[in-house]
Amino acid sequence: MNEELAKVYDPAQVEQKWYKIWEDSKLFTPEENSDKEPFTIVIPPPNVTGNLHMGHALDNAIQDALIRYKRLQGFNALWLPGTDHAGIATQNVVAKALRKEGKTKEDLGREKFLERVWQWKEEYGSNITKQLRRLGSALDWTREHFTMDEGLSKAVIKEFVTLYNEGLIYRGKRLVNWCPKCGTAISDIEVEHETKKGKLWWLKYPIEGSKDYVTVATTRPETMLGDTAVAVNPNDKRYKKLIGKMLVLPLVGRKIPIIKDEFVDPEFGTGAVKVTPAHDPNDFEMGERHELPRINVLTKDATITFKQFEEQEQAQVAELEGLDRYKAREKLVELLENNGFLDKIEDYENSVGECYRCKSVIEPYLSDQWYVKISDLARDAIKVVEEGKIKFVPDRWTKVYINWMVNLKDWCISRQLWWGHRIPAWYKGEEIYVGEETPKDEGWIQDPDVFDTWFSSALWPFSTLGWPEKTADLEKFYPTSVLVTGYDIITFWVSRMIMTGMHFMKKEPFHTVFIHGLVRDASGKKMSKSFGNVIDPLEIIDKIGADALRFALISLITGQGQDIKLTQDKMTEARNFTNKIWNAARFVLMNVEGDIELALPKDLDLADKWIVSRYQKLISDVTGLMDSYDIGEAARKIYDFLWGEYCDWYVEISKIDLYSKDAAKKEKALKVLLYVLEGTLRLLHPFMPFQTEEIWQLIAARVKGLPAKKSVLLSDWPQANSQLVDEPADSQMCLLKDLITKIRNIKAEMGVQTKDIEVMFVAAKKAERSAIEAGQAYISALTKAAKMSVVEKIKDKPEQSATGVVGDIQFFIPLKGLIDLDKEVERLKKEEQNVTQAVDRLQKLISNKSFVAKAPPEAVAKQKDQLKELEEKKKLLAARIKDLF
RNA sequence: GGGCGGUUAGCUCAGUUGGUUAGAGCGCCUGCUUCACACGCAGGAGGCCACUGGUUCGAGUCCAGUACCGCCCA
Repeated sequence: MNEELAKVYDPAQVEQKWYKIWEDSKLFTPEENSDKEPFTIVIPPPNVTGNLHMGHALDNAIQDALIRYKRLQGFNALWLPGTDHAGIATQNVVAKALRKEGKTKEDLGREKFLERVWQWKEEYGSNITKQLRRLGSALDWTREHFTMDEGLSKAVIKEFVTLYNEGLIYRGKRLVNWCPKCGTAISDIEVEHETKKGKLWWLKYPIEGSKDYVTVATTRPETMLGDTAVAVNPNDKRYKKLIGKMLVLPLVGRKIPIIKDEFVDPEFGTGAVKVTPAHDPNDFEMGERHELPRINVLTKDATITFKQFEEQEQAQVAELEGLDRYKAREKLVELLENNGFLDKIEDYENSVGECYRCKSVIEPYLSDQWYVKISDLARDAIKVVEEGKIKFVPDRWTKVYINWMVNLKDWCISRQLWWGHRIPAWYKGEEIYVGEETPKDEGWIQDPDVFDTWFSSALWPFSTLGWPEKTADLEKFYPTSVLVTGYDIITFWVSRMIMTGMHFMKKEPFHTVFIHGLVRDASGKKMSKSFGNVIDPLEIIDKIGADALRFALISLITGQGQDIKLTQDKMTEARNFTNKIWNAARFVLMNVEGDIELALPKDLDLADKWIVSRYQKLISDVTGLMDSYDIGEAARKIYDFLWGEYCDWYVEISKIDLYSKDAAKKEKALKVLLYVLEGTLRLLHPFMPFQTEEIWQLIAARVKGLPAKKSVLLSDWPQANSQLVDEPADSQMCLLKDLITKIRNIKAEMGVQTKDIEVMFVAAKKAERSAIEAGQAYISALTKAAKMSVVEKIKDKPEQSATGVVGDIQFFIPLKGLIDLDKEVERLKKEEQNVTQAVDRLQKLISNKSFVAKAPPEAVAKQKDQLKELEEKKKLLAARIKDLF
């Protein structure tokens, strides 16, 4: 031992140390003048107010793995970082801070408030980027962007003005999804629909000049104040006679007509529905068709207002003015009941729209908003995916995307917020001016609203590269390569980037969209603060290191992109793996003495050839899996190789040579250990950047032939060498491993504690005998066998012995005085039973004529070989049982 | 109502184009402080692959349907 390395891996120092070195040396900045093919990923920009959660950790672990993989493969890799100004979220955070000081944003005024937001951003905006560094993300911080940066702001203005001039943007008075709590309109997809238990109120509307009435059922009785009609289906016989008659709106006294409209479902309620064009999207459309007035009875805070009422209409309901919508509902129902207008109340389930940010119930609200005309943009965005220029991985998301795009409605992009990009539209009386510059002449007032944050992040893949300027970066790195994100924002973000990318750049923003699942807790629930089931990635990093966290997450990724259930067990497993790797490296490094070169030696023994061959297989497997984005399987493959083959078998076998007196053997074994370890570290680096860097540097410091590089990231991705693939070595080792396992199994089952046993092999085939002979040393080292012999046939079978059969090889372990023969017979019988079952199954299969006729010849041959082998085994077992009786 | 996904060991999940006796980790049982690692080593038990049909020489895998769970859209 020449060096003291800690027995247990401690990620804390290693990780902090390396990230600083990487960042300080601008390791993640792509080469300036390079012929290398670029590979680009833009980060889905986290909210500037945000904190790293497990979703980020997964998303970024994947991106980092891809970037580092491509970088090692020799691409000029760029992973571009940045944050999103997150209009509503950020404004709310700052407003909340103000409230603590007893102030509102209105107290400060727009300008002062925005100053406060910027201040806040300066102070806390780097939280999330610091956290991304803790993960080890190979982000090029010299190219960091923020959606409110000058350049990106110019891009958004350009976007709006261009689309406006092309006639793809318009302003209109419509019902929008209004969040009374956030105080802004939101787009259709920002509304979450939730089925809720509610009530259905049946209200009686008197017919003018009659004692009769029409009963309507509604889930929102308070909106009756704004009713301007009652509608029935034209085919509904019950109401045919009433069409055209007038009703008197209860309490209010307003005269409203009974109209006919196909939209009305005769099955719902009584078949007659109240029509409130100002407060329901369907009623709005009906109002358009029948030219009904729109009477708005709610303010922006969702309190009752009578500003559109005639004076006499208010009399009986005046007490509702200024009440919150739900208080008003109670009060109004009470009033209706007291005046005999309430028929009944039923339980009812209906779908309620909620704000995706604050979960308040959305109010359809009549207001002036800006819209993007979607149809043309969507058409191109669908085409590029249908043509395969953009591929979703896994493929099933293609359908989801297209289906959504086909049904897309115009996009409301104005938000009644202060924090965001101010809409470059000015008004003078009825005149509207839209332009990149403020109008020169007097009297113009700018639209107070800002853009939907997604309207700016839609440009992210090219605005961050300099658009609308024609920059070198834009030239070099656009289109980007892959976009990595969760399926929850395909609609919010991915689709919009594709639309703007096709429209402004005339080229798809990325060729692949890699969609992963969401991170859930151990019981499959979404992690959320209100549930209290959030696992903080930073706490985990503190405990087990970023490498272990990343490996846990990545090894849980499946080819189908299922949601990930993150359990404590899985993280412990990954932590244990980091320790296993550390100790394997520690073992190898402890044996390094003097000058040793990193090179594969010439004279390899069986086990050497085997592990080298397995390593080649690993390289091609992992490379193939990475290329098909099956990175979870790639990670699992490396785990299995490193633990299950390298550590469990090769390291143990290598000890024979390492601890021998033969200096040449010693050096040979050490070189193979180093060769395979060093290469595997490079394969593992995309998943565990810190630890692989640490160990790789430790190796580089101790051996010759590793080019001195600042980082393992600057080395090369291993190339599989088909010359080193050794099938015979593989199958011989396979046999030896089986024999060793069987011997260990027998020892354990017979409770043999003896250190030194003797094993006598009987193998009829020459190839098998020579394999055993070649592996004698391995067998005796790994089974603690002191004496071994190999013969073709045996004359005197040792009586007091345990027997094993592997394939058609039989072996005896003489255990004079240690063996309970009854127990041994029982053990052999059990095994014979198992073999008999398999033999029966195979005999049936092979005697099946259609199998032999129709199955491919190699499948038939394989089964036949197997049957032969098992029959032989069965024979040997039966004979031995007979012997012992 | 339309669409998508899931159902495999006690638990959490793999299982690529159909082809040995279906795998891993954890947990469980047995043995081991052996000179890389007890965050470890060796061995073991444990499965009608949700159900019902179909295609096929052959189905965990392909097709149809059913049930339950979850998600998205209306």
